[in-house]
Amino acid sequence: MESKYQKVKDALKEAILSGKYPIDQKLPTETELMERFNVSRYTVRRAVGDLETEHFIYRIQGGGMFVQDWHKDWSNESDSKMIGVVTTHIADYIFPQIIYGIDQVISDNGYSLLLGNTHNNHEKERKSLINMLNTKVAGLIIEPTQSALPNPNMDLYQEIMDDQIPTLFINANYGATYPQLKFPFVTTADVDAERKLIDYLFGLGHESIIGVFQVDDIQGVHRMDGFVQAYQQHPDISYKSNLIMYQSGDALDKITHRIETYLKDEHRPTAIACYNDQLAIRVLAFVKQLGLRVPEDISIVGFDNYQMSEYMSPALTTLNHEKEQMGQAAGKMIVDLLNHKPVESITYDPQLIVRKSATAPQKPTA
Amino acid sequence: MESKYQKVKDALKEAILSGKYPIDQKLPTETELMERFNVSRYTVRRAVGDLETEHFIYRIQGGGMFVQDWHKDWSNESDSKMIGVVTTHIADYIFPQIIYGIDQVISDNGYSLLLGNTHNNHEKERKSLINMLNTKVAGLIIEPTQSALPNPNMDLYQEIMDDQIPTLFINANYGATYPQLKFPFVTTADVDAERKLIDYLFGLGHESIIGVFQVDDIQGVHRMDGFVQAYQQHPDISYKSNLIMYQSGDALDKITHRIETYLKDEHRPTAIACYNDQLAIRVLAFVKQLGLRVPEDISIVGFDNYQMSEYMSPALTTLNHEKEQMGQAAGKMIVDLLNHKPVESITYDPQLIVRKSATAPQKPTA
DNA sequence: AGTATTGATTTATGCGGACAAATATTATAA
DNA sequence: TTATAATATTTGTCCGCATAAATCAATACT
Repeated sequence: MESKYQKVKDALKEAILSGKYPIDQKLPTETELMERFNVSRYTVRRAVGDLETEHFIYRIQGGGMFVQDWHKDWSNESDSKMIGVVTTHIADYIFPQIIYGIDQVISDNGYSLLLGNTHNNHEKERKSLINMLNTKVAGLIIEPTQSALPNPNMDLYQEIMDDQIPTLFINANYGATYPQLKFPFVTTADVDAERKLIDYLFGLGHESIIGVFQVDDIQGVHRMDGFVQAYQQHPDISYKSNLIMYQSGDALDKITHRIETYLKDEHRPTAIACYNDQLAIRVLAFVKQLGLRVPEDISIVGFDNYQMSEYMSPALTTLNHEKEQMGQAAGKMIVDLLNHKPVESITYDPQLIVRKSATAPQKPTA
Repeated sequence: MESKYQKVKDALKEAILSGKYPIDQKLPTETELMERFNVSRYTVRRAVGDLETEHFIYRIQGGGMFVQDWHKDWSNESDSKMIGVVTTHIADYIFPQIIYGIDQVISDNGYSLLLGNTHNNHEKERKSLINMLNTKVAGLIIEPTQSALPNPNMDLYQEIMDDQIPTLFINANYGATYPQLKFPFVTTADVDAERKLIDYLFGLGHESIIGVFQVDDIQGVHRMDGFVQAYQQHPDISYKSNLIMYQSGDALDKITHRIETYLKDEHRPTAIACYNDQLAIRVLAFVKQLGLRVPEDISIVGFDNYQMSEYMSPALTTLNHEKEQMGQAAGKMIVDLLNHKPVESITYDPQLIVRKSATAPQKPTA
């Protein structure tokens, strides 16, 4: 005698396989199935529970039961409990904290973290992505490499899309650049924040500011855009702006040399706005070495609120970047994606953190 | 809130994985489990049902429940190209750079990096290790958690040993504490280095020094030993030493409060030797806040040469820690182990890095 | 000594009910 | 018309209970 739950299970499986319920189609509710098969709720749940572990259906609490894409060969890869994280720099700067945030959430959900490092280099990014695809990760979190430049690995991204691997981007919305990639993202409102920061400097009385931005990252471009926008709203002083653009491969002394040139000018700039705190800390050390006092002689501001920034002398005025929180959000998002829950992209608004590295300029720059 | 059946399931899985129930061993009956976990029959059955589908146990009607040979699963053919790295903190301090160094080497050899974070917590270490074993890593690099305390996860280490998974330790030689674990290691000569550092302070004229060390890590204990040894070689002034011990969970203000007490003394200490640069940076900020000048009023030294230490004011005098190089060495070592090449443990000798945070004391401390 | 029977134990299947948590829908207010 | 709040729906977790089927161990019988 075949058991009741077996009968229910077989009937449902048959209906799915025959195409009566197409993929992503909503199945009857548990109550309906109870009546249709004249069994208890336990029996229904036992049947659909089995079907779920066999990947024929997926269930959403409060939502319903749906047909899974059983065409795919889940059998050999579905037990992958790894989330691939591809970043430009795993060791430097803010990314360890983002990774930490991701790890917190996904490890609670039984996943672990497979790391890939691109050194902001497209070739290594390619290697990493191929590796991730080969190890059949359950999901991917990617910080795109040199996101302001055309990406030669688009074929791989397309493949990720085709394979329907749950994926999201950090620090960049690739969907804006490549419309075919409709991945959700977690990012910061870089343009607005930088504009707010420069406005703050204007408010202190600064008029001539050096902006130093890394322009092969989309983040850097955005921050530069914010810098430019702030000046555009003050056409009377916009001629006093100074812009230094660099790329990730450039040596630091190239940048400092250009800064030095600006500072030698008679009407020298009174403030420097840096791409991020990492750069700001180095620029700070450089201008102190030139004999300038910060902030009396020159103000310096950064971006990201790096953990060590408050311990600098003077403590850095900067914009907050919710690194850990951002990582947690990304972790939660990828887990939701894996559970077929709807997700929404998040944009964080950096807040101004006023410390000691920026004050009103001592002498009018007239 | 984790569900009850999850708790039961995890507890049983843990017991099986840890070897408490050997293969083909009979598990407690459902009734026993109901009493032991104080849950209903449904909950027990839900838990063991899951474990059965995950092939951890098999059940015989009327007979009982038994442990499945989960061992076989991974030992047969593991062409896994993943190296598991278990660290105490992935985001903080020096570890990102060590991870970076490891990644450099192993990614060149076609391996990728599976990360585990223990938060210096034995329970999380256990979770991480089990996870690593389940995902069939090809090799393991472990920084032991609270390495100065007895480790309750010794059964898992034993299992790693039994399964002959290529493994090495970072920052600790567990073989010294647990003779049965003959894993190679990469570490630093903490005792000698700290003694050298304190001797350097003696040479500057300091006699009364505060040593602040984290004592649940073996590294911290070693550094404290070096501090003590330095004083032992100068019996005439050894009564002027001041020792503060703390554990990883302690709040910073507890430590700073004790430092403040010492500094209020009439013959107050003229130098502070900190467990690491991370602590030194915070202590530096604290004593400056007290109105003391560094190094004029008090000298401060750290350990590890954290990347930001040179940008402090004053720049930190410290001991070098070849983080990236150490990571590379660990990476090379694990690759060698995987290729059945002989390896030798490495001990790095930290070099003194003299910067600005330590000078001769202003007034004789007589 | 070997075998059949019996009863206790243990897992398998099944029912009904209760409440929680997430989602969907509808009604309401701005 | 658009948000917001309240309500209903739907799946998730948990309990107690009952019966069936398989196994095990002790006993009685040949």
